[in-house]
Amino acid sequence: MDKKQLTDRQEEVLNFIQQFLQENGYPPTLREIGKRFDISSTFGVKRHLDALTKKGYLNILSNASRGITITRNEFESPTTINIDEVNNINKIPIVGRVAAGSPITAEENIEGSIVIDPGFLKKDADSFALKVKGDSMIEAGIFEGDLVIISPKATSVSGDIIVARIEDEVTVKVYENRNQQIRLIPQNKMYEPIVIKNKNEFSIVGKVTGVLRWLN
Amino acid sequence: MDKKQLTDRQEEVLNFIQQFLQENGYPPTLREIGKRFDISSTFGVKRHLDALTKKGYLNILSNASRGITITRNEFESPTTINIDEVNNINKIPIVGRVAAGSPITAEENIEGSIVIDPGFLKKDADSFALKVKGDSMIEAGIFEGDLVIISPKATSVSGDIIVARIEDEVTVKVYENRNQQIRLIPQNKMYEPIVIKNKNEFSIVGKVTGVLRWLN
DNA sequence: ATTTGAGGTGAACAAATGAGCACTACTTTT
DNA sequence: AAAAGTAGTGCTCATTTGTTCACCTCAAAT
Repeated sequence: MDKKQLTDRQEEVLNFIQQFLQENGYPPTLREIGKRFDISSTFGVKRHLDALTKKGYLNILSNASRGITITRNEFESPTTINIDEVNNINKIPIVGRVAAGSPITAEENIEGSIVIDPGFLKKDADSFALKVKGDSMIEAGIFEGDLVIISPKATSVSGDIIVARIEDEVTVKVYENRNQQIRLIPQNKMYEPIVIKNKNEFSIVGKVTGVLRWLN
Repeated sequence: MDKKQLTDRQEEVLNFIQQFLQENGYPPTLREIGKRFDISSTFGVKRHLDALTKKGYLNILSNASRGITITRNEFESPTTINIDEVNNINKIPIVGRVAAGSPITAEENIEGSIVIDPGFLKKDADSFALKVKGDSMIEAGIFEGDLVIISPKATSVSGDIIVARIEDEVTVKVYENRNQQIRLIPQNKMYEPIVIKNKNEFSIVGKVTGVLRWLN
């Protein structure tokens, strides 16, 4: 059953309903939808809604005005927090940067930016954000998919959460420099600290100054 | 101006509308409100709505069915503007504190603002942020001092992290609505779920759509 | 004693709104 | 070539729903 397959038109309609709801706090009427798409007949609109209902995207109350409900089938997630499968590599794609800063490694696909109110925090302008992959920092409240905000200028001391580069990989860990030995300590009992032997292959990208997470 | 002063009856009606919206995704009609309170005439209901409108709690569209909008004056911060016209950036005001442990009263002190690139964030413009106090959500990665970003319009389903009001206090918990019973579930083994008995004293402030944490 | 305001009834009415039918046009599938 | 699916028009029709009026009750204020 390929119920999920929507036509372009149907998707447009669905998007409009979603947007309308968001902006107004109540669903649109058939005629309001029609007006948006230059559909003069309510019947034409209704058939779009029927199609969307049949495909499981909407729920419509009979004879009730504005009785449209969007069924959120995508997220039916349980309440628990995922201690998911062991994901050894903490690869962090770059998602954006705030200001023109020192360019960091490879993939520079900017997806957006985060700007901090200067009155709220005296950040340096070179900060940028990376998306976290892996679960080695969950005990520090940093989960997969979170954005970490990184200050490349800040000096790091033992105990700070940092972003480090080891060879060609970038990882988030707690920094520890004790007796000339540098260790990167995960915040997850399932992982072991990383001991840096060859300092040539290691560098500190920056200090983590913030964590941002979007739900849903 | 004692505009804010509501009668018991008016407050009941307001709570019902809020709850109805939450549960159904669209506002109630006059008759649906009337049925709930055993008010046989729509005129009686309408005068409640008019009173609530006059006092600034509602917004009603003339001649539109279900055209009720709740104006969130409890958390509304007139001093902040949601859109930074220069940079086309969405600004999210930071309003007060929410208790994640034992609920505390939300103070209305604005502590700053977060600015988010709109392309990065498809949330509604009514979002605001609260600072978390307490540790009842640490297993969900929400710690004391974190800012939670709240969407007041979003409808919540079981499993969502929400901000709820219980009597005069505000708290962050996982929402669960099962078999007509609403429970607020902490994400910390040391706390017990809160069972909602009196629905009149409970309302959902909004859904948590983001978490932001500053280190140092 | 009178006024005022909150809360309510019952009925009537107009506007808003969803439901449905017959028919057209176009594209894709069979 | 025929059938099926999508998209739409114009038009009814029945409900749903908001608006309004005259009138009532009760408690608090003047």
